Amino acid sequence: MKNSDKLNNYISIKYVANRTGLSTHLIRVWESRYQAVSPERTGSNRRLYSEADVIRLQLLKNVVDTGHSISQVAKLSSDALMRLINRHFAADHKPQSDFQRQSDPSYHLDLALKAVLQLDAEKLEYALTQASVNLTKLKLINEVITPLGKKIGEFWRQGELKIINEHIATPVIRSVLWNLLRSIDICGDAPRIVVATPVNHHHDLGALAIALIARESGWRSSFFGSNLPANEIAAAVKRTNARAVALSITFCLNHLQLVAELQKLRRYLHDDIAVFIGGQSAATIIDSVDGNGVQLLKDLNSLNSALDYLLNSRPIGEIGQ
Amino acid sequence: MKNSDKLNNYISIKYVANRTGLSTHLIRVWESRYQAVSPERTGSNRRLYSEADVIRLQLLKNVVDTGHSISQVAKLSSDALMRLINRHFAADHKPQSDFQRQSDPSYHLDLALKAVLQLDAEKLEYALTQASVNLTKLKLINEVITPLGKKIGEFWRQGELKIINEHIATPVIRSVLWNLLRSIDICGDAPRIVVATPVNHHHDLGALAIALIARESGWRSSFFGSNLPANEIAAAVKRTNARAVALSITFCLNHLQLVAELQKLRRYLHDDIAVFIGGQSAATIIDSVDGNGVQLLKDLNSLNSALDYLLNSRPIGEIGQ
DNA sequence: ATAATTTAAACAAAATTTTGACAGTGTCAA
DNA sequence: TTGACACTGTCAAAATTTTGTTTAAATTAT
Repeated sequence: MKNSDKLNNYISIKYVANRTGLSTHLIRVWESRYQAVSPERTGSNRRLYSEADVIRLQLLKNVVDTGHSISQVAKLSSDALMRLINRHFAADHKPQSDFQRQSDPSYHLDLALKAVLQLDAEKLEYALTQASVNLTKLKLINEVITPLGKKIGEFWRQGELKIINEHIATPVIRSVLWNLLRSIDICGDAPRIVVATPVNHHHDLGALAIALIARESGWRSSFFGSNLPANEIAAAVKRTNARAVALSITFCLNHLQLVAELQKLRRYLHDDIAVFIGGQSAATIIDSVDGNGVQLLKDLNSLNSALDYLLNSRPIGEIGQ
Repeated sequence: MKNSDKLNNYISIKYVANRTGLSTHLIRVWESRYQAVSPERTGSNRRLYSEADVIRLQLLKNVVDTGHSISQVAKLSSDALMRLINRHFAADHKPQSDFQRQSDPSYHLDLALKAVLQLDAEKLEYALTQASVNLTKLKLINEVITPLGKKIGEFWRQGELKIINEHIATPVIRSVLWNLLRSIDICGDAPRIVVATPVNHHHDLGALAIALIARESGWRSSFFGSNLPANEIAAAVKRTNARAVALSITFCLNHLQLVAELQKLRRYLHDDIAVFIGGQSAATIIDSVDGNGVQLLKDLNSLNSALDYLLNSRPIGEIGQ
């Protein structure tokens, strides 16, 4: 190990400056004046740093930024530097504020529908934003956004609307939902849920709604958009250390493929990771995957309780891992 | 697959240069000076590169781009190079208020890439929002968002990234662009442009960028999302009384269908309505529709001037004044 | 014949080194 | 309060090395 350590010194001063945010001048001065680091040299006298040097300089910069003088801390061990930083940074909490006012969802729906008929994205955004301020998120989704989609579909079938009406609405709804999602603060140790739509399913609004509600009930939801193959979903779960997966299925052209995909996903995942499916067409395929440990979300309310149940049914010891 | 006979070890230096973005000269110099790669030779002494060589050179380019010096890293194993890249992007920057860096697009790109590698949507949003505050919209798109997409593609081809990395990025980028779009005020009599992607083209980020730039140069852009048939586009133009259409074409599976679609669109529309196409693959089909009154947008800058020209070339009476 | 590739050398730009100086701090004693 | 002095980050100059590009001439491919 000692020999290979020596081989690890191949980092130029430029890169160190890049990584640490210190100037090359300052790095040299810290070395010559305070022996902050002791890089090797090439045959032509260029400095060669190790990754450990980079980390040490980052630590030193952070310590100096908190007010210590370089001459006092330059020779401290890396452990001591870390203790100094930890002592300095006290966790501060953000106050949460939640205004909820009652109003009539159908009023907002009416405004939104009018805007869609007029192809007026700005007006639609205004209507939905107003709705999101005055309604709970569940009511916004269940009594404004979902009915809006249904109405658009109805009118389209009746020949009164064109596809463009739906197309003007989709990005606006997506934006409103996304901004709501962003606005919810979650604590650092919240359990994570991966949200997406399966491969060949391109409508992501339902998934976005699920992500929103999940985050509102205290989960850290990672939204991966639409059209994600089972192996990628599994990879996402592993990479993010998620405890659950929720997939939105708005309509399904190929039942067999979808069922196979869900079974594949189930196989890839560890048993104690929950898999939920929701959306309009989820009920039509649940029977084929029921036994495989895939749970149906009848509606968004049930997502809430399902997630709560998932948390509380765990033995306490398992939560850390 | 014409080149399938060249699959094993038969890639010319020119092709390698194309793939890696390095010049042929530099590739040779990296070989002769630092033994970065050791390609086979033909009987007549031409270099023959393998796919592994290409990937290695791409890795080296990426490592050098992060600030390492070629002489020090050229002889590292591919695994070590990958570790270097991972280490670079996994390294956590402490929040630093460095005003010089904030006007540098590559700084923001770096932060954004790190976030994508870590699957951290919040961090990515933070990075892009910071970038959008500190850069012009053109710079944001041309020097942060577009390169970000390219880098993700590169890393994906090298096996360093999965599809989920792209999927975590897309909604965030979409949200940032959309919020920028919303934030631009336009006067009431601004001319209108319809922006979308043609049928079977599902990537809407390019279109969103076009809508953003168009609105910034004083047009009221109506964004209709992706996958819109020609007749619907024409309907949108008529309903919104638009003066121009811009379509984004990021990559094209079926050239014939797309060309037919564009010709159809041109037929549906009145002659004095301009039709623009932009995006990576727009150039590959422009020759087929050039004569039909479809204009190529070489880049987003040219959108600006094309729109200006469109306004000023009109008879004075027709302009909002 | 024209275009590409190869080698080798030369060139120009960028990076790194050392040395030394400078300006803005803060500290301390007179 | 003042002046001396150490501490700290920055800058400049000049020598050297590294690095990417260019040039030139010969060879090979198309």
